[in-house]
Amino acid sequence: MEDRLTKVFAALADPTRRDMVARLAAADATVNELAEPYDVSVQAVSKHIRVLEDAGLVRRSRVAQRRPVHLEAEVFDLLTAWIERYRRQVEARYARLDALLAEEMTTPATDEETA
Amino acid sequence: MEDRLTKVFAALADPTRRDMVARLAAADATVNELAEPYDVSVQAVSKHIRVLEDAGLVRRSRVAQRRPVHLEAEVFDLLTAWIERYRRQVEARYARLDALLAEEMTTPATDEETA
DNA sequence: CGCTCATTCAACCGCACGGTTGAACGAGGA
DNA sequence: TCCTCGTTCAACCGTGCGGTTGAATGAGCG
Repeated sequence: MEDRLTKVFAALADPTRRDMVARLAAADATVNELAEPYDVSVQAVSKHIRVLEDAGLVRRSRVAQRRPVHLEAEVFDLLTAWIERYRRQVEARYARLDALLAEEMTTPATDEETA
Repeated sequence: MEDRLTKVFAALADPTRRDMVARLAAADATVNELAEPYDVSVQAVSKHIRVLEDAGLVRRSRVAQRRPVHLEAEVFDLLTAWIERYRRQVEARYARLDALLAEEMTTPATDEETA
């Protein structure tokens, strides 16, 4: 089985799929409804939904003969968590650098940069 | 020219590249340093860095004959902005739904669901 | 039951991607 | 200057992906 984050990022790497997510954020929709604005076959859209589903971004239920697609909001937490980790790490780095530079200011500047 | 977000998501869809980002969050590194832990050629790693660079995730400078790779923290904002937009939208939907259900409770339940 | 409509499965196609190897390039050090 | 080391360029290869068309599936209605 493949890594979850990989699937999520790969799923969102396609503009059509991102647009679907955008529309599904507003309201659930069926495959045909989703396919309407795009200039591709319904089968292609069905495949896109499958990719989103495998990534856990979306869930397919069943209402009569329709299969409405529902956006699964939890993955956003997964993405945010991944991003925030590194954002914080980088910020911490800059904070340390700032501190170092500030200290440098007070000392006679021993000419040792980028050590 | 291609969409920025597409490039960013595509770049992060590869586990090796995500790992590189993780390591670069801690400290800048050269191509050879980055390549060391992985069981692939240096050229392959150089290609990965190019993809990250094209996505604006990373910047290559030049220090003597080395070309240290530096993580560009701003893209995280781009990603966060994209995610938060839809998270909020979905939350608003649920809030409306909750309100609707709450109202439903107080009225005689006219049996009109999923309208 | 039999038709119909929404959706998915199957097979195929072109292309981009991640990988390789071999050669070129460019900045220092001897 | 010449050699070396770090890195990138170029060409190639197999696989996966987004697209297509055509057929199958499955629920509801007449």
